[in-house]
Amino acid sequence: MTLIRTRFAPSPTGYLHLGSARTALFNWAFARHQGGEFKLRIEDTDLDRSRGEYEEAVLEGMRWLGLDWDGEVIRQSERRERHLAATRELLASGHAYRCNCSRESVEAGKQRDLAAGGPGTYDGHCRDLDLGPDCGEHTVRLRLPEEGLIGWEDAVFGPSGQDASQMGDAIIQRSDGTPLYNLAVVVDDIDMEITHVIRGADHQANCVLQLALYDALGAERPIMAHVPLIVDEQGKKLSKRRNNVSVQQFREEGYLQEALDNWIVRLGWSQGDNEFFSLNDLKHSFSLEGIGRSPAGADPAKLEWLNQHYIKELDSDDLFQRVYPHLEREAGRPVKDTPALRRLLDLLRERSTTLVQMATLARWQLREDLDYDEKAVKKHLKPAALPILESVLEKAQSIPEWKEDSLSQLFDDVSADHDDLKLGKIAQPVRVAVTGGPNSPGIFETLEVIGQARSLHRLEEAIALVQKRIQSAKVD
RNA sequence: GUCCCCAUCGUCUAGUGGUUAGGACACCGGCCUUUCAAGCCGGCGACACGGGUUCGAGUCCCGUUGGGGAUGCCA
Repeated sequence: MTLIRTRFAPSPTGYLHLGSARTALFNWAFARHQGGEFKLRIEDTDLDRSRGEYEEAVLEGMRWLGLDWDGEVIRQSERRERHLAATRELLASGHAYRCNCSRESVEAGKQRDLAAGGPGTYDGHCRDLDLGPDCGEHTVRLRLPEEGLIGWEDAVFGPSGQDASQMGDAIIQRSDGTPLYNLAVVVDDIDMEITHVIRGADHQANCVLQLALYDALGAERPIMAHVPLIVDEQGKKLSKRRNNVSVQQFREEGYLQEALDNWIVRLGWSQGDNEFFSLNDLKHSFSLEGIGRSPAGADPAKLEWLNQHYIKELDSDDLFQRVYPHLEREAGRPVKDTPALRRLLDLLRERSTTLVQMATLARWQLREDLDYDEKAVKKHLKPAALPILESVLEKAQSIPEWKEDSLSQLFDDVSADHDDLKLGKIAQPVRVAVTGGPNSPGIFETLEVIGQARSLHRLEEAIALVQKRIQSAKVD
């Protein structure tokens, strides 16, 4: 039995984006499940658009997603000689021919055919001219059958193909002597012994040409599996221009690698009613049969849900490590790893949809000065709250222990002193006093996290604030 | 224009001739409750349309409509 071998072949013309990431993930998962190899090849033959920094960005995205590849990264540009040799071979065998038609005449021919209702393909002017190397500036074209179906059994779409009469002889080598994508891909896949080509459905049309190339080169055709595209809200193919979808951007926004992998694998692939898939799960159960045939729209809400799910599952150290950069940014300075902070992060898990949000929610712990929420102050720090805050402050100074139990008792005492005031009437003013806002974890837990000294200080400041508000109200 | 592909709740999907068409996200309501969440319970909500085939079609065939992709000396 031959070893299953897949590859991911991105072109380094931008950051790794969602669609590419999913293709990579499918290839990775399939290879891993089959106990095969997963290769990485950078398609950098378009020298104008390829950039070294993008290549590194793609690699970095892959690593972050947890998609490890086998062997060295192969760079297509370094295989130029092999590609040219293949063209020479095709020329020698008569499967390809030189074409010295000018761009203008080719374009004119195309327009003529289009006007006549045809497919607008190359008219084959040089097909049987048997031009030699001295025919001037020329391209090399692949000689395709004139009729008949060029078909294949797609692992996703089933019987597929196109009639040869709809195709023109395609250029495989530019007039400057450099090889073109379709030729390079096929030659590389043959040399790399790729057994399964899993890629976006936008390659379905290329497939016919590439298959013809395999045949012309006398190579065995791999299994082709085309994956439906990921589309945007308008149902259009995700594009780097229109959509903000780079993997690194999701990372910066505080999404977990686990969540992103889980999200994209379920775009166009499913396994019964299961929703949660770790990389490890995929390694054990991914199969091509689970791939659907219709385009999938990416739903950000589902990503958020998954992200929170995985945030909740992280162990304390892992969570701390991953949220740290965001905490630092929020604090504006290095942050100390303390039991109180760990406790807070734990409380924030079920309140955070992203790591960025978690850091934002931890703001009152990360900074000394509070940002008072204007609406909350207006609603909860009003004159009526003054005696309550004073009462809490007074009792808090002599509390036996700054712990949840004692604090709970303290609130009960305050309530009793104020005509059995409802807990909420005490909790909300205190919450705004110590966090600046109307929302936080349970008030006792919040106070515990903040600590006695800081809590007392913030209570005092809030009391001063209320008094000031009363004063200015009188003046007005 | 030409070729190719797709079509189940708003979204992701299960479904492989016989189901009250299932699940998840979102949404709505309730419970819980010191806020926000989380959690639990419940609700809304789909087979694009028209023909066939069949005792019986979401499932098979044809057409229509709608959407998408490809039509490069880009990858």
